[in-house]
Amino acid sequence: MNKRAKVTKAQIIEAALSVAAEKGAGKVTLDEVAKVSGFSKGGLLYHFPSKEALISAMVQQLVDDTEADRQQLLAQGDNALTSMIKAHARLTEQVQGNTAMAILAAAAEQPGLLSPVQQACQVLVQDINTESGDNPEAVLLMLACDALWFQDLLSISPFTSQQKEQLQHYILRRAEELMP
Amino acid sequence: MNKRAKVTKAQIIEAALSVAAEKGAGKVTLDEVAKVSGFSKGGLLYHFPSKEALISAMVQQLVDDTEADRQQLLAQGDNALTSMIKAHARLTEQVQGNTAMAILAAAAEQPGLLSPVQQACQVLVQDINTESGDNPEAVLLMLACDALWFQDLLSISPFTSQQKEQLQHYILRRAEELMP
DNA sequence: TTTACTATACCAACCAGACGGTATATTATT
DNA sequence: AATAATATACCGTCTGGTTGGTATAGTAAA
Repeated sequence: MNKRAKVTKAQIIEAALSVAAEKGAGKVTLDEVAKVSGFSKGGLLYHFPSKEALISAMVQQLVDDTEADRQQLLAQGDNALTSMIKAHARLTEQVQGNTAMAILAAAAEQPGLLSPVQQACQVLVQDINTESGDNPEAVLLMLACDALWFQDLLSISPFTSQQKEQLQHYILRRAEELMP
Repeated sequence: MNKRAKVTKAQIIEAALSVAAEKGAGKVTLDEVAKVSGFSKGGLLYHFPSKEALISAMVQQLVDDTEADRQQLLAQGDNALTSMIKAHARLTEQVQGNTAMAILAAAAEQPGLLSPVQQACQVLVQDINTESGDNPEAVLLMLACDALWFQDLLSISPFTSQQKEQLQHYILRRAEELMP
C-alpha cells in the first residue's frame, strides 16, 4: 500500500467520522461519506471492499492511535495509569474530536466490530493491575477517566469543559499519589 | 391512553430493544421491529407516529425506570451516591438487560434524542455534589460506576462478571465510607 | 334492548427514495 | 503499455411512511 492510497483512505475515514458525528452513528452511509469526502461511491469501495470494512478500519485507527499515544507516554517514563489518563485527555482535546465516533458507528453497524477495542481495554487493565499490584484504586481511576470519555462521546456529559478539566486533573493527581 | 395501548407500546419497545441488542443499535428498523414484536408496521406507526418517536420513547422509559429505582432507594434512606450506584447495579443485573440499548439506538438515529439522559445526569451530579459538599471523590465514584455500565453497553468490558461485582462492591464500600 | 354511531387498535398493500454493492468506463501514474 | 485510482450508471433490496380499510369495543339514541 503506497502513500497515495494511505492518504485517500485517511480522508475517507475522516469523512465517515464527521458524518457519524453530525448525523448520528447509524447514518454513516456510503453515499453520504462519498459526498462529504469528495470521492465517488465507487472510489470508496475501491479502497474499502464493503461498508463493514470501512467501519472496521475506523475502529482500528482509533485503537492504533490511542495505543501509539500511550506507548509514547510510557517511553517518556510515565506509568501505565497516568499514561492512559493522559492519552485519554488528548483524545478528548483533539480539534477534530470525532475519532472516537468510530466506536458508536461500529456499535450501530455490528457490535462484533468492537472486539479490537475490548482487547485493547484488556491489555490496559492488565498493565495497570500489574503495575499497581492489583490495587483496585488504580482501576477505579481508570474507570472514572473512561466515563468522562464515554459521556462526551454520547454528548450526555453533565459537566462543563472546565469541570471536566478539573476532574481530569484531580484524577491525574490521585494517580500520581498512588504510583509515585 | 388506556391499558391495552400501554401494554402494546411496551411490547413494541421491548422488541425494539431486543433488535438493537441482537443486530446492532443502527439496525432498529420498523420492518424488523414489526417482525419481532408480531405487530404489523402499520400497527407500530399507529402507536408511535414515527421511528424517531419510538426511539425517543425507548430513551424516556430508560430514564424513567432508572429514576424510579433511584427514588425508591432514596426513600429507603440511602444517600444520593449509594442509591445511584445501586440503581446502576440493578440495571446491569436485569434479566432482559436490553433497556440501556435505548442509548445506543438513539445515538445511532439522532444524537439529540439523548438530551433527556443528559438532563437526568445533571440532576444526579447536582444531588451528589450537594450531599457530599462538592467532594470530587463522590463524583469520581459515580463516574467509575458509569464506566462499568458503558463498557457493558458496548460489550467491550475487560472484566469478568465476578470482577465487575467485586469492583461494584468496592465502589459501594468507598461510597459508604465517604458518606456515613 | 336493539340499533346507529364513534373511537380505538390494528393490518396488508403500496410508494418513492435511499441503501449497499456491481459492472464497466475513464483518467492518472509509473 | 500496464496498472492503479476514480467516476458513472445501474440493480435488487430495504426503508420510513401513507393509504384505505377491517374488526372490536364502547356509547348513546330509539
